[in-house]
Amino acid sequence: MYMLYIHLMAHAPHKRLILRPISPAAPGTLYQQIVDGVKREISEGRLAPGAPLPSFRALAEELLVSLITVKRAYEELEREGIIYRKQGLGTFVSEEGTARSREAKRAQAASLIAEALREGREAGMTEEELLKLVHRLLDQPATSTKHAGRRGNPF
Amino acid sequence: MYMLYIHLMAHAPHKRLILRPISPAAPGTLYQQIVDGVKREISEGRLAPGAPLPSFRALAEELLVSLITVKRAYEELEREGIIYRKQGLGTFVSEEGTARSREAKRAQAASLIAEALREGREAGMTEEELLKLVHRLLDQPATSTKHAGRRGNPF
DNA sequence: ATGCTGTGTATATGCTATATATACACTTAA
DNA sequence: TTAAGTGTATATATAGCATATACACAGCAT
Repeated sequence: MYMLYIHLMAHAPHKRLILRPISPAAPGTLYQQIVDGVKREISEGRLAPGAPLPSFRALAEELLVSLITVKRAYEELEREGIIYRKQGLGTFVSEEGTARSREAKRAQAASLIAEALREGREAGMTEEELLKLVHRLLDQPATSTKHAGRRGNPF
Repeated sequence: MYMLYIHLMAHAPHKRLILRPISPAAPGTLYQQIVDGVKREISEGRLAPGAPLPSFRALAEELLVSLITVKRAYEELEREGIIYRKQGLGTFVSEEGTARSREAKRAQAASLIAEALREGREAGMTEEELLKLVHRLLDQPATSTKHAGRRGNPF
């Protein structure tokens, strides 16, 4: 399968990557990383409602994972009403996809901040210290201390 | 084993719980929940350096998990230099345990905030909206929208 | 010393989610 | 009709989580 991918790439070598590369070592499962990546593309408008998503095989080849892993990710996105699948045709961004994807991210942001504040308080940080931390991270978004998440199957 | 536990409790029914109850349904693995719980007790000063932690069996009975799960949690805490174990004697908070536990929580708070800001931005939120969200959650810490985490083994 | 009772330790086993390869079914257009 | 694209379904391997059971060490009462 990978050989086929390489062959195809030789014919279209400069196509823009649809999603950032994923890795078993990165936080979160592979399919979860795909879910997050697609949500990012949709939330930021690079995939508009009605637009076709990459096919299972195309995305699997690009991300070097199996077709099934992509399928699983798309199933999750369909469950959230962000995309819909049509057998024989493809997968597309649903009409409310952009709104739902952004809302999901807003909710997650709130959830993460709530947990962060709880952790900070348990560490003995004052309200002022917590706000200072937020401001510091707001100014330097590049220092991406990627959160490790919980629950591990990091093979 | 659980029968024994119930029997013992009948003799000492009002002993304060060492840790809050944990659950397979809660976010994070059981052993991770124990790690977090112990870190909270240490960070907030209820377990001072040198103080003995509950024994494997005592904690296992209280939390209704197996001895091995507690062992695993304590191993993780020892790896972080927060506690140390002495065979035949027990497990104790290390001298630098409080500082390390708090530092771990501060680091996690920073990591979570960084991820939250990233998510919020991807959702299209402005800097002002993000700050407003932080302030709202700072005022209402009770509305604990517990973050679901990543990676799943929720049996 | 001896044995009892507490502590932590080690080995082997069942379960579940993740990720996979392979084969199948549907849609469109040549 | 057939070819080439799409999504779908089944069976399998792996690794982490959680467990029961049996073992080894420390302190203390006898």
